[in-house]
Parts: sequence; structure tokens; C-alpha cells
Amino acid sequence: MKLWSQYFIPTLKESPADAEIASHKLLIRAGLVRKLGGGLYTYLPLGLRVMQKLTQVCREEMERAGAIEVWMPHVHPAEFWMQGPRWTAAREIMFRADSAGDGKRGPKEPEFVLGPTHEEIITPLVRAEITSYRDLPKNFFQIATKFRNEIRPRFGLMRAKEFVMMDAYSFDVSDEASIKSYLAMKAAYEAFFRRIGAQAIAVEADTGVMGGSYSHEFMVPAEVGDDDVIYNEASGYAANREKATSALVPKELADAAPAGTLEEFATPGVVTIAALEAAPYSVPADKQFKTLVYIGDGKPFLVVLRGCDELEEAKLGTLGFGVFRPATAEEIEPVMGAKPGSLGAVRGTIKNPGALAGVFADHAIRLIGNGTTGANKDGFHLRNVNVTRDLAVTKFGDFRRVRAGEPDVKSGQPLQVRRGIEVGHIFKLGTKYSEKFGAAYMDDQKQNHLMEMGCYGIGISRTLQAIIEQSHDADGIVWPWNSAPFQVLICVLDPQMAEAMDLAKKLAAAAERAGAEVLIDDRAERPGVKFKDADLVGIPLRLTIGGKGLKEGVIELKWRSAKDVAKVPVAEAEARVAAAVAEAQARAHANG
RNA sequence: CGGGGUGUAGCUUAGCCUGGUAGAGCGCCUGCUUUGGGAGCAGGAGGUCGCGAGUUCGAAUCUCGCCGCCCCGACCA
Repeated sequence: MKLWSQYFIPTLKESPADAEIASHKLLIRAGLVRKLGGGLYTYLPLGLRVMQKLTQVCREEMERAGAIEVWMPHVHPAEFWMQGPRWTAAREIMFRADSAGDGKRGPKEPEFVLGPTHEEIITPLVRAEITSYRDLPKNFFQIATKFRNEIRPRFGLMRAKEFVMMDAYSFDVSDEASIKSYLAMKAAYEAFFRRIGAQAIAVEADTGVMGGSYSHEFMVPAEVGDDDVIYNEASGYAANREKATSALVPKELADAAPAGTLEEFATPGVVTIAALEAAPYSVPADKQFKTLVYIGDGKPFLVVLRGCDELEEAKLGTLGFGVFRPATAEEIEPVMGAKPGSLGAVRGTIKNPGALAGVFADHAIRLIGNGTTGANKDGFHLRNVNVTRDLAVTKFGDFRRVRAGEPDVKSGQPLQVRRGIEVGHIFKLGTKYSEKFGAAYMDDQKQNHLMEMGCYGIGISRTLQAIIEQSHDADGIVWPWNSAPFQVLICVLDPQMAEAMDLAKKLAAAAERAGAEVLIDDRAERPGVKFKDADLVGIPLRLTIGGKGLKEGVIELKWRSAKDVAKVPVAEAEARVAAAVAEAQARAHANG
């Protein structure tokens, strides 16, 4: 039991100017956190209590799923990362942790980095400690601070430079066993989000810089989310924007027979899809080929899409390049023979085809049949371009961005799009890291094999804010029972009345015996202030003890999530409070 | 890193265009009154106007540079 007057809950009437979204404003106004700098926050007592709640539920669910808790350093010798498979890609987001001196001691390359995640640390550990199939499977997790030098921290805790994450790493003897671990974690995640009262859904996701074979993201639907979820409610299909695909191109699509002769025509000044759509050319965007030049690991490659489609850059990750980026105009001309706007992938028109690492075409261009593309000659295009006959395609793939309304691959019904906050992510990694670090085990036939890995993350601090985003009203936060910093708030309107305070303490004890945590508002404030703060802070169950009520022999019982107020006779109050707590716990247990 | 915005008391801000005493509300302190949905009156403390140059007799205000913060884009839990 805590007394508000002795505790520290600095609430604010007005929102700070730098908060835009509801959950960010409420985090500050309800006194949960304070900002130190961009993406850096101090957790005040109330914020810390919520964090501890989430952490504990997370720990319980991980352990229930068979994972084992460890604690790894946050300062990593950089050589672990240099030995790993993603140093080039990951180093930009890592803080370096050299001496804070004036640079005389500081080497050019970092000696230490702050850990953004821990694959590079856990894999060498397991390599050294586990060598027999008898010791597998193993799944290690920790709940700790992560450091990422985010280019743009956002929305309070939503994307911070320093944040709390649960990260877990599974090691298995085989692909099948690894899938089992993966599914166990997926179930544990679902249990975790259910218990803390967050509505999170699992969606198929891209593996990104993590590498590996497949993954799911856990998304909390919210308008302010950073990610688009593409889904169809009926079929159950759900994927994030980077991964989403559709049945736009039928599987059995027969390529049209070549039609017409390849023909060059002058298009002076035309360098955009839109300009070619306009008169006098009038070529619809879905009959144009869009040719993009990228640089992958230093070598240029082409991506061909329909003129009406957008490239989903993340999908280029499937091509196997370590890093890739759009080519500059200066890089393009020597390879292609023309400036951007007149490019094409027609055989024989590319100036220096030998320089290319490949020509990758989106499946959807097969829908074009007879189309138009750049001639690799400034001011000229080619018409009657046929995919199979004319284009120098190395490989077809899915590179386009899916749009709402396209047919779902599962049901053929239209796909929908909504925004979401990514609160968790699970990856089946395969042997990407175990191979790099030599994490192998010996089987019962004395054969050595690489371990099959998985890695799993939950953004605990981000989840905290996502809950607020999902559960608030005009007056403040509405905490789910299991996430609340306290479950019961006792508002004593006349704290100078000994009778009122005595009753408050008795009720607090009853609520505590029933398993709740109690905060008593004993401040010498007017009732209006206390009620406003109570709504703002959002503790699920509020008991009000006032001089007026006591004269009538009643106290009030009110749920934060409901409007109605129940008057309870003082004589029955202890029993009623205990029953209310028990009921809330049962409800929280049943549906989160 | 590119684009846009912004910086005045602990918080929210006015003043800046058109240079001349830095103002309000909330919060805080003292007193009196009030006491069931962010009270009233009276008194008070609190400011290098983000930092640095420049223009000027004089700069919160005009000019230049830097920095912080916020929003949009790429990345992520």
C-alpha cells in the first residue's frame, strides 16, 4: 500500500508541446515518464511499476514455454560483431562505447559497442558451452535494455534510442525441432499479450537484416503505428507491408505470344511514367516497364516493374546482397547508356550488360504482354516489348508493393490495409549465426551438425505505450488489470478525518489480501483534483471515501472502464472490495 | 541524411511582422475564505528570451552560423 502524498506521481494538466499522439501525451501527463533527450526517458515510479508488471508476466510466459533466463553484457567488444554476419549492415545503428576523452585514445574503429540485440553474444557462448545433442534444445532469454542509435526517435517510448526488450534465442538439433521451438514461442507471445491486456495479432513478416527463413511480427492495431498490415479477416491472411503478396498474377498465367515488332520511337524530354501516359504517346502506366538501377554489394543490378507499380524495397532482400541502395545518375549512365527516364532491360540495348549483377523482374510484368520501355538512349523508347522474347531477365520474383483491394492469395477476396504498432517479432534463423560462429553439436552417431537457431523479441517499453494507445479515453489512461501500476485507488476526499483514513486503510488491507496493489490518495487536495487525477492515471478500480458518504454510511466503488458508480454500505465494504478484486482477477485471467 | 516546423519561468504560451520597461495562465510559496469533478481573493518567488557572432545609440524582435527539439521519408522491438 502506498500513500499518494508520500509517493511521487507528478501529473500535468496540460500536454507538453513535443507530444503529438495520445499515448505519448498521457505517458507524460500521468507522470509515468520524463524525457531526458530525444528517445531517452526516465521512468518515474508509476511507469516503472507498469514496466515491472509487463516484465514479470513476460518472464512467466517465457519460462512456461521452457526458456531459461540469463543476463548478458550491454557493452560488447566490437570484434564479436565484426565476426558476425551483419557488421556492415548493423553498425550504423550501434552506439560506440569508447572512452569519452577528447579522441587521443579513441581508435578509428570502435573497440566497444552498446548492444542493439544479442545474437553475436549468445551464439559464441552456446558454441563454447554446448557441444552435445544431449544438451539440446535450449532457449535462453533476457529482459534488458537495448541501445539503438535510431535515426529518428519518435512518439516517446514508441521508438527510443534506449529501450527495454525481452530477447530470446533458441538452439535446436534439426529444422523440425527448430519449428517446434518457434511455435512454442509464438504461443508464449500470444499468451503474454493476452495476459497483459494488449490486442496483438501475429502477421507474416520480412526477415530483414536478421536473415533467416521466416518470421512473424506481433502488431497492435493503431492508427499511429509505423507499419501497414495487409490482411483479409475472413481467410486469416495477415502480413506486413514488406512481406505482403497477393494473387494479382494468376499462378497459371500463360505468357502471351509475342506481338508486333520491336520498334524505337522518339520521346524527347519524356523521363517519367506520367509523361509517357500523356498525349501524344498515351501509353497507360500498366503497359509500361519501369526499370530501376540498384547497387548491390558494389555491383549494379536492374529491377523491372510495371509502370503502375511501386517497388517494395525490402523485398530486394531476398536477392542475397549484403547491402543495396539505389544507384545514382552518375553510376547509371556508363552501365545503361542513358540517363534515368530512358532506361530499359531489352536485350542488346544495355550499354555494358557485363557490369550487371542481374536483371530481376517482378512477376506482374508478365501481365503487360506487349509494352513500352526506355531504349537506353536519351529521348527514345521502345514499343512492342514482349517479356519473354525481349527482356534479359535473370530471375522473376515478387518485388512490388501490394495495394488494398488486390485478391488475397488464400481466398481471392480483396485485401485490406490498416496501421499497426510492432510490439514483437519472432524469427526462424536457420544456421546463419551458428555457421558464422561455429555453433555445432555432436549427434549420437558422432556426427557434427550446425545448430538450428531462432530469435525472438518483445519491445516491453513499446508495449507499455501501445497499451495506452489502445486503452484510453478523453480523460486519461484505462489500464488493463494486469498492466496497471496499482489495481485499486482509494480516494479519500477528507484525509484529515481520522475515520475516513482508518476506513481507507482497512479497505486497502482487504484489497491486498485479495491480491491487489493499492494506492491511497490522501493528498490535501480538493475532490475535483483527485477525480481528475484518478481518471488520468487510470487505475482500474476506484473506491471513494468522503465525509458526505460516511454520514450516509456508504462509500463508492467505480471501475475506470465504466461510467456507473456503486454505493456500498460501509459495513459491507471490505467484503465487496475483496469480491471486486477477485472478479477482476478472474476476468483478467480468462481473457487477458 | 533529405524536406518542413519550432526554441521566451517547472509546464502551456503572448510579444517578433513594424527594434526601445519581458507579459499572462497553470504550477510553486504565504495568508484568509472555500471543499464531491482541475476553487476565490490578496501578497510573493521564479527569466543568460537555445548558443555564438553581426547590424544598430539600442536586439526576444533584423542578418548569418551552430545546437536542441518536433513532424514527414528510409530503419527497427
